[in-house]
Amino acid sequence: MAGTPKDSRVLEKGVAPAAPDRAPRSVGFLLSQLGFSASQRFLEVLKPLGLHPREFLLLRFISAAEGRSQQALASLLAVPPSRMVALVDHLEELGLLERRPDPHDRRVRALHLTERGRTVYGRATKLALEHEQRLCLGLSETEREQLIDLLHKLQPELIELRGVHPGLG
Amino acid sequence: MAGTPKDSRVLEKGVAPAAPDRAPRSVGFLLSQLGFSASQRFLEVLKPLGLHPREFLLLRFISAAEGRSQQALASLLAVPPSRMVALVDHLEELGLLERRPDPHDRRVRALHLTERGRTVYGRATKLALEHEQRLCLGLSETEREQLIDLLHKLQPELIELRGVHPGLG
DNA sequence: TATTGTTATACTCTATAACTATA
DNA sequence: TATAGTTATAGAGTATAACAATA
Repeated sequence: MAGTPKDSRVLEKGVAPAAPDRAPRSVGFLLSQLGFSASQRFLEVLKPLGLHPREFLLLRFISAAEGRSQQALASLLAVPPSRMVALVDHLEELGLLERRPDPHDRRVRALHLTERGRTVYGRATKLALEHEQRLCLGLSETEREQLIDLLHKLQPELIELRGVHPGLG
Repeated sequence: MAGTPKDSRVLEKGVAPAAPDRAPRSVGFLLSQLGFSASQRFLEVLKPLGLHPREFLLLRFISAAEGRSQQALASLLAVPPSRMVALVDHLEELGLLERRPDPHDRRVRALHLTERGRTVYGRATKLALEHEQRLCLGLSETEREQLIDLLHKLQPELIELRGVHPGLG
């Protein structure tokens, strides 16, 4: 992949330019920087609800299909089962979900949203939308669509929901 | 900012859609996800050199203007002075930079690259370029420029070099 | 009295592996 | 013997604050 005409153009542009105190014109750098800022902000956005972004994501998954086991969700989110415990503990303390026994296998805990869980999840979704709008204030709607399309063209395996990063999910 | 025509369009599109196991069409989500993946990969890319991304960034700053004090660079990178110590320690152990006494103020240590430091920084820059090219394999050069322009249109204060995030710098 | 660099400490987050109860 | 969930523990990474030398 190195040495193609396209590569040499990138090399000419320079990812680490002579002016070092400014952000380089590098997709990798901008993504890292913007991605971190965006998740930090989203963290603050959810704080009033007492939720962490990764808990919001978990609510989203449960809401999509209630009754799945902790392990099923853990593997879906690519977190170790031991970590899932604290996650579910917290959401249960908040009264947003409940562990129900599985009649067929007494080892598993099926996760279900409570009524309050559905309400809070709805609120969080609204906050996420507002967050998105603030983030994209400098873009027209066309540009926003364009940006999303371009981001999707980057290696798709990077975007997969599994292995969601610590700051977000 | 909520309630404008643009906002309602975003709301219609839906950031948290009914299909929950797929990545939503949300700039915030994609940035978080891609940013995290990109920095994780960059971490691996630099490993053969024994460098952490944030050390690479530090080298970049020193290379831009040698002789600055640790505190000056610490405030530039928005890391606490205490953290800068370990950073500089490691780079000094690797023989990439040296602390020189400041003749005018015996408290300060002026940071300079060694010859080896310049060499390794050059290698790291090359690796960073290859990383960028791999990342953008799915984009034409025009699309890559377009993407960078769009990213720059997002709130610029998010991109500033200060407060570089843990995974990157 | 303030500042540079340093050290000590404590806190958060995380994964690994041991453990239990079921299967 | 294997699996779901849990607990214990240890490691990495971080910030805060105390400290010594110098200004």
